[in-house]
Amino acid sequence: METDKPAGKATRETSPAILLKRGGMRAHVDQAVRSALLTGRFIPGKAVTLRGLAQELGVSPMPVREVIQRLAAEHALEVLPNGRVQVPRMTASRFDEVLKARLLLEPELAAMALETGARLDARQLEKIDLEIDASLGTGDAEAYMALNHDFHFRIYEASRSTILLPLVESLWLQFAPFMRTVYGRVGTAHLVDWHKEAIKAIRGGSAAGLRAAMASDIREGMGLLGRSSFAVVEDE
Amino acid sequence: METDKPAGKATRETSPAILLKRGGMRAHVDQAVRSALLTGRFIPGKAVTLRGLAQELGVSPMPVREVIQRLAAEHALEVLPNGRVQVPRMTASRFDEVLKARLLLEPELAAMALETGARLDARQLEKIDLEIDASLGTGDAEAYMALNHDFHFRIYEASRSTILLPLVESLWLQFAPFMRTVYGRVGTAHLVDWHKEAIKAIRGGSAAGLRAAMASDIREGMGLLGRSSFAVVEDE
DNA sequence: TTGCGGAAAATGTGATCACAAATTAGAGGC
DNA sequence: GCCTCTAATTTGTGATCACATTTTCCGCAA
Repeated sequence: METDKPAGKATRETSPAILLKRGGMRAHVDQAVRSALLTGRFIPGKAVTLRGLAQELGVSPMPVREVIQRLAAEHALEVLPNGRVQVPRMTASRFDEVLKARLLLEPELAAMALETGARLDARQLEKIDLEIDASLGTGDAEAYMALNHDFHFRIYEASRSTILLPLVESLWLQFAPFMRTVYGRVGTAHLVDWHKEAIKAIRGGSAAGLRAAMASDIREGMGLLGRSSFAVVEDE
Repeated sequence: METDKPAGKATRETSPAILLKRGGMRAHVDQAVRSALLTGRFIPGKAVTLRGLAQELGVSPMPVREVIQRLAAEHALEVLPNGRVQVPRMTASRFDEVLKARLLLEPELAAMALETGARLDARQLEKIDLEIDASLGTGDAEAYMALNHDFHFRIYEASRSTILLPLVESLWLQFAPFMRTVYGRVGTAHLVDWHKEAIKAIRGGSAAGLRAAMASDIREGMGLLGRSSFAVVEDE
């Protein structure tokens, strides 16, 4: 016998605990699902049900519906013809295209950050990179996913971009769940730590160097982890 | 006294006319709003209200809510901190970034279409291009917007892309409303018709030529039309 | 004429409901 | 045991409701 919280009769119960600002529930759900996707807590093929997610997050199905539409528009979730929603599975052609798109956009975004952004804190990036090494040591996949995302987007967000950045965010939402499934299946030790090369380029103010480092990081990271097998079912 | 159609009491009225397949209403609304944005029927700064759109399209606010979230995720619509929704206004930096992103993605997408797509009908593209010339002659801006979109995406869709194509679609949704507002303010006659160059490259199977033609078309089209003025208010 | 209040209307948000379609479970027959 | 048909459950969809917030509108005073 838990709290038995039916969460509202028909009349609004006027802030059961807190809901603070406008669209608060939606923002909460959005952040929760995005985080889950980016850290690999949602596996490709996983069915996402409206009421399931709603109950899990303690909200009504309404904000969940809007968030699902939002993420489906970014192709982070897939709406099947039956209306069922699931995390998209990876395919070889999709993977190749994601790699191509990342190589086109992310080095450019990093270069923009270096040119326009004065708030690129190399010391902080170094700290994050150390934590990444630690997470690789302990084998904490979820922490690695989160930290790697953090490292890249600390740089990208410094670009103050409003067009390219959202495109790249969409890409990460699409490949992150798959990357998580192949983590551990292959060696995670890179030949060269391109993150450290990137930091060096940032310190030196070399846009070309940063471009190259990011491109190599993307190519090598996806080259090593990807391509192992795409028929990763992992149902439920 | 009109028809007095409250659109349902509390019980479902079981298909007042047609709703056919699953998510039919949502698909209808989505297509309607997308089309309106791409052809410039929605002006930057225009307020988009939930109940307004719903009544305009003859549906309940529900599918409209989902579509708005969907388009907001693609940055085709903008949700203000008050919750109000409007078509985003263009700014100089946004414009520059859109141009950069288009130049990065669209020539690549066109090249992919040429390499992988066997269904690139040059004759059909030529027909569309003729209609474009006609629309420029009569000054039908809405027709021009629709036809130009059609020309580009006939090519892009032949790539069978599932990653790059949605990114480009998002870009078009973002700049199309603005482009419409500056139509007619400047001369629409290009120095060179890059569409015809593109068709020639397609016929010759020249990926490099197609890349160059698309890049020139983008650069020149946005160079001419854009940059005129960004403080285009056009309220209501 | 120009501000300034305050009432009235409009708007987004979260919740619940009703229903159809689809999935799942189960019973019965081969 | 395996397949099949049916019943029960689950799920997405469209609609409506209640409410807080915001905006709009109108009258009144300076």
